[in-house]
Amino acid sequence: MGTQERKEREKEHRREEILNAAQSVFFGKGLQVATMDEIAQVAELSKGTLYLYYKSKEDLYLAVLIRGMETLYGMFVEAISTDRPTIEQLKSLSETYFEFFNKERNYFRMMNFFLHPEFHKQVSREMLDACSVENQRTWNLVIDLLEKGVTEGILRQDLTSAETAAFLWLSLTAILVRLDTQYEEFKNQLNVDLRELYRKSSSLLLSSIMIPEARQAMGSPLLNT
Amino acid sequence: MGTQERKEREKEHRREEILNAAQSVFFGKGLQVATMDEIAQVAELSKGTLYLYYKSKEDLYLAVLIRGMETLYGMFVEAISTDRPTIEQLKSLSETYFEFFNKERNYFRMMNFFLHPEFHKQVSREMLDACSVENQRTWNLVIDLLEKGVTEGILRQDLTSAETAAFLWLSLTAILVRLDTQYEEFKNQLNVDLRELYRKSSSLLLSSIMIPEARQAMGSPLLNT
DNA sequence: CGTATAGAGTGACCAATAGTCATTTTCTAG
DNA sequence: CTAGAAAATGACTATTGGTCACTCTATACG
Repeated sequence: MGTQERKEREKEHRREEILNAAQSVFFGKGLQVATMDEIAQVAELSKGTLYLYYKSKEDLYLAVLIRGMETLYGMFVEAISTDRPTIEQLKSLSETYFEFFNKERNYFRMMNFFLHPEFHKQVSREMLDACSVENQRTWNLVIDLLEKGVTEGILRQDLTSAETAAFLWLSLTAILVRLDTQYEEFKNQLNVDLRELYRKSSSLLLSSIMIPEARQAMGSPLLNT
Repeated sequence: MGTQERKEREKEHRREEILNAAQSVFFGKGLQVATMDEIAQVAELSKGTLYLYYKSKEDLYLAVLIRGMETLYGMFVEAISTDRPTIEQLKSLSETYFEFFNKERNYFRMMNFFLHPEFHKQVSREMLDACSVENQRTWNLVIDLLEKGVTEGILRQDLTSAETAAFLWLSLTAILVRLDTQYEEFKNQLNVDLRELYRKSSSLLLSSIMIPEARQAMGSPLLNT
């Protein structure tokens, strides 16, 4: 009889429901302010039950975070699943990241919040590994695309593809983080519009890794010698 | 009689002592794990007394952080107080930031940790303002230097000086943050040495904002067309 | 159908800790 | 020396992550 399988499915379903509840609470309040009692209340379960499915509050947080990483990965795959030129695909990735930032702000925040190792203490090995795998997948997408550009001879090789990917990704992420948290401060105190800066920096970064011919061909308004 | 003044001094001294105690505890454990009881114990005072001098744990944290910002500002002033060319001064700033990262790692961490707005809730207006002033001072140092470069005609003007400062600062900080927390991951999973990446990215960034002539004059190994 | 058993679910409870405040101690002016 | 102000105290409260002994439910089996 399929009792075993049905129970398995029900258990998985319960796990999902808890995750949904956790997500709504974490989105609203962040890791710090959210309480397990509230998540339990939203999930219509007792607090003890949450701990039957997830080892800690941080584990739950990471489980939600992995959803976010899957979302971003999906958007990236979508963005480059065209046969446009590599440079256009790179631009598209940058734009897609900005779109992710806007549409999935909560996921974006979680991703950057959990970089702080102070919060890794209560996280299970398995969850961290799952996170790492998901992370790797997205990095590879970017690195492979850059590698393609190198092979096609349109990208410089001052840095390795992995280095370039890291540099691009970290720089753009840093701008978005401040855009999220300090837009007003940058605007008022430094007269810098971080939205503009993201756009300009993208162009600048992409131009700076292209060979001069390709750069001229696309007529970037920045860095055109 | 100078009783009043002496009391004033003693009070200030007490404030300093509490700050020293807080610093040693925060350095060792971070904001989350540190407890006010422990800080009180190190300061050889009761917990209640701490609250006579600082409004909250977060306020104390920010007070320590301001010390860190003063340290960085001092190092920056030192770094550019030469009559070497502007480009050399900019390189020196980048190197000094790396040095700050290495020598004052705890301050560096605090600076980046406290960007998360989740932790601003318990902070007093005064402390945030003091922080903002200190921050502004350092930004201006960088912006003014870039402005000098523009005036001298050795820097491009694709971005305003403030935009360039933001872009440089955010990019380099982002690399250092990962160097601090994910050096091994980047090394093993992406084969990227973040120490190297900082160095290379500095060159790349500086080269990319210079006019071609100046770039050739300094013979950067990167981006030399 | 009735019952024994596994395992899912519960919530009172514990420990830790930020912050408070009534009380005690210390200092100083007169 | 003393009265009153200022400083310091630490027991107390409220909050919350996590635990565990117990209850409830549903399935397998006689």
